[in-house]
Amino acid sequence: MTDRPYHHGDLRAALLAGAERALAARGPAALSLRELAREAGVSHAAPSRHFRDKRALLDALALSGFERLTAQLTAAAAAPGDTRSGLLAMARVYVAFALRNAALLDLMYSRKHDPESSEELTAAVERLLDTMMGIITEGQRTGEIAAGDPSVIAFTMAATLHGFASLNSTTAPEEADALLPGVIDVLATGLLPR
Amino acid sequence: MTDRPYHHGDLRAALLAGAERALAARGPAALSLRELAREAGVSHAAPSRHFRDKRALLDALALSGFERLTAQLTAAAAAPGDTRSGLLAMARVYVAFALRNAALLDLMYSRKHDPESSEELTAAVERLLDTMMGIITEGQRTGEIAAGDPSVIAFTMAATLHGFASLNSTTAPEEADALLPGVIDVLATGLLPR
DNA sequence: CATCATTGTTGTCGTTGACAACTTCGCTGG
DNA sequence: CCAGCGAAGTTGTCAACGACAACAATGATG
Repeated sequence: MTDRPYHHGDLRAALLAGAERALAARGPAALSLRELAREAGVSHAAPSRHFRDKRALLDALALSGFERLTAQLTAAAAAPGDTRSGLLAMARVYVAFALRNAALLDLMYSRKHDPESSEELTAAVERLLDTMMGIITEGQRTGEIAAGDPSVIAFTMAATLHGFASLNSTTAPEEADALLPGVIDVLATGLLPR
Repeated sequence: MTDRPYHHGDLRAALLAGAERALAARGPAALSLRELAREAGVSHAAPSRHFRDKRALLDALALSGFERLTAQLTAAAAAPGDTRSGLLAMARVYVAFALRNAALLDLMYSRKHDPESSEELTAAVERLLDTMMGIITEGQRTGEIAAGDPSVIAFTMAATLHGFASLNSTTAPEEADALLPGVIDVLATGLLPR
C-alpha cells in the first residue's frame, strides 16, 4: 500500500490542487499546510520545499486562477459573432468562473490589497483587463461600441462583471444566469433614457 | 498603573475596534483573538464571553461595516440635487469607503460566500441594495433614469461600484477618484453608441 | 443583604506554521 | 561507471493560537 517512492513526483502541483479543493470545500481559514501535506502523503515539512510560506502557496494559487480565467476570457472573445454576443459570452465566462470558484476568486483579489503582494499578481490583473480591452477596441473599430477611452470602457465592464459575480456569490448559478442578461443590457444601453 | 477594574466596561466594543485596526494594518490572517485580548488588557479567554468564535467576531465586524456604509449611502442619496449628481455622490461614498477600508470591505463580502454565514449579513446586503434602488426609482419617476426593472438597474449599479472598488483596492485614492467620473459616465450612457 | 447571572481569570489540550538538522534520491561531470 | 552534489523529503522542536473547562470577582436584583 505505502510503497510510495521517497520522492513524490509532483508535490507542488498536488499541493496546489489539494489547496484549491480545500478552499472550495471549507473556506480559506480552514486551509492548513500540514493537512495538505497529509493528504499528499508527505511529511509536514515537505511543502516548505515548494512554497516558502503559506502565503506563497496562496499567491501561486491566485496566480493560477488568473491564468485560467484569462485564458477562458480570451477564448470567449475570439469566438465568432458580433461584439454584443462576444460581450455576453465573456460575461458568462467570467460569472461562471466566479460562481464555480467563488472562494478562489475571492482569494485572487484579496491577495491584491496586501501591501506586500507579489507584483506578479497585479500583472495578472493587468493581463485580464487587457483581454477585455481587446474586444472593446474591436467593437469601436466596427462601430458597435461607443467612442471613448477604451481602457475606461473596459475597466467599467470588468468592474460590473466582477461586482456582479461578487454580489452573487451566494445565490444559485441558474438564478445568476437569469439575472445576467438584464445586467448586461443595462450596461450596454446605460442608465440614462435613450 | 494596572489599577484597571476587574470589569472592562465595554470589552465587546474594544475588541471590535481593535480588530478593525488590526485588520486594516496587518490583514485578516494576522488577526488573533489572544492579541486583541492583550491589547484590551484582559486575559486570553475573556473575548469568548462576547464572541463565541473567531468567526462570530468577524461576522459582527462585517455587519458593522455594512451598517456604516449603508448609512453613508443613505445620506448621500438624500442630498439635494438631480439624480445624476446623487448617483455620483453615492459612487464617491462607496468608493471612498472601499478604499479607506479595503480589508474590511473584503471581509464584508467574503463572509457571504461561507455557506453557513449568518443571515444577518445577507440581510445587510439587501438593505444596501435597497438603498441604491431608492435613488433609481426616484430617478425613473422624474424621467432621469431609463425605464426598466429598478432592482436590475440598482443591482447593475451596485455591481459596477463594487467591482470598481475591488479592482482599485491597491491603487492610490486620488487615482481612483480621477477614474471614477469616467466610469460613471460609461455606466450612465452605456456601452452602445447613442 | 443574600443570591445569582454576567464578566473575567487561570490552566490545559490539540493543531498549526516556521525553522533547523539530518537523510534519501537522482543527475551530472570526470 | 561512479563520486558527489543539490534537490526533495524526514524527524524534531518551538512559540502561538483557538477552544474549552473550572473557578473567581463583580454588581444588580429581589
